[in-house]
Amino acid sequence: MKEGPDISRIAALIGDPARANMLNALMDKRARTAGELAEEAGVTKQTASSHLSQLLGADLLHRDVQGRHHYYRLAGRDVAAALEALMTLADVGAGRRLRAGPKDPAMRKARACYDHLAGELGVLMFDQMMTGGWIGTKANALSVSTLGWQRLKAIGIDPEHVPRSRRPQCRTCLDWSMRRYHLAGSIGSAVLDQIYAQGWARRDTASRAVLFTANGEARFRRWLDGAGR
Amino acid sequence: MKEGPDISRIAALIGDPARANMLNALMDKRARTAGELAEEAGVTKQTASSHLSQLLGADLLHRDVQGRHHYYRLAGRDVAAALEALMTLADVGAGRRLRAGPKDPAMRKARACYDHLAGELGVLMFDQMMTGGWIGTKANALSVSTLGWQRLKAIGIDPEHVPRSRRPQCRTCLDWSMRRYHLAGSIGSAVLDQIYAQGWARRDTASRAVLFTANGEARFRRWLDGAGR
DNA sequence: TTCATGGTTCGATCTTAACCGAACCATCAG
DNA sequence: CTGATGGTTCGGTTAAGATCGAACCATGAA
Repeated sequence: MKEGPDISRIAALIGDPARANMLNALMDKRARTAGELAEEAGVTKQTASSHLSQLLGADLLHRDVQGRHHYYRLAGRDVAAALEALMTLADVGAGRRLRAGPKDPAMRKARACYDHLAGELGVLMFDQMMTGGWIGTKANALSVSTLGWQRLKAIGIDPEHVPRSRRPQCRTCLDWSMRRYHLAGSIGSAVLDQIYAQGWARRDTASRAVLFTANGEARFRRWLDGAGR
Repeated sequence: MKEGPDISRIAALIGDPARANMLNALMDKRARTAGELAEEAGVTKQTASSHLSQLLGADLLHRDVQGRHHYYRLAGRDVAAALEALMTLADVGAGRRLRAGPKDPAMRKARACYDHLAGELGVLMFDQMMTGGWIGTKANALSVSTLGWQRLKAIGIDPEHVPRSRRPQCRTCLDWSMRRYHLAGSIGSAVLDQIYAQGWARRDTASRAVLFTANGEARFRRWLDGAGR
């Protein structure tokens, strides 16, 4: 009845199952057409169109029009962060009720959290980087150490390639399935890019799951252990 | 249409204006009776009761029954974090629409973000601590430096008094009004406690605003500058 | 015990908004 | 041009849930 931004407006938007499914599908940062999202949500084109225009109006989505295709994607990291925070809550609640649904083990093992790696392997990576001293505070921000850059260069991540925006290089992000932190920020994003580029894993076409190959996972773990080249 | 926790359930809960107002009112970590929350939300007792039982059932709230009073409070930090993330989104959207409502300047200057300080002064504090080297990474976690402890002791925060739980000592939290980071974690919580204890500020009885006295703010800023005791 | 107060439960009303059929608009291929 | 495809707009229907009056239950005071 007083101050603060109007939470309920956007929460209500996310609160509809159809829209929530659409947003969830977009959590991998890729863009989808209206038709794809309609199928994702299990509704007709008309209904989907209505939902999408609402999400667009609330700045939760961006739209790119290419020819007769309309591509929708999340408006930004903030949106992904809010969705992830909600998932954390939903997962706890569901834990008691639906017996910790092992619905999609692949998702819990590794998935894209917008632009960086989450799940068991995401948390593992963050822990290793911390204990291994890849990350430290230089001056006034959590950033990559000399050792860290050395290790990152081994998979092709260069200081020059990391965009010099106001975005922090390293950030932590709370993982809904693990309830522990994993690495976000521009470095987190670059690492996920390289995981794909190195062929260690590929995107699932349908979900946010990051599908590591057996060999890829082994090489990823070796990289984290600092062994080998 | 696939995996992941059911976001929409809890988002829908937060999506009702009455419930959102209740949750917002509880963001200062204090508990309120059902009646107080009913007034806060602008609904009758009956309606409030219905809302509260829903929030309770979804584990967003805890209830303490004392005599004939039922005290409700946020279930935990995760809930506060999710609400804060939603506020960030809502504030951006509202920025264009409602011309950055200076509704409550006191809230933007300083407020309690669950258990720690947010707003302009919260962000200022975090920046000062970072640039001043109060905070650094020791071993595997962002923590307080020797200098930092020295400064914290000056206002009565001792390593022994900070609970040794699994909760990180230092965490960052995205500020919805500033869109920058401020200090959370057990240290952030302890500092806010001391801000009250030192008499630098007092809680607003009605909102989350942290009301600094003129003198209190001056002393707080001096403390951050590291000047004098 | 009786009364007052704080909360919850029940039932009925009423508003909101999700949904789809149908029509319409734009792009692209022939 | 015609036909096909991808999206949006419009209208009417329908289902969900927020709301409150009234009754009910529990605690505490007299």
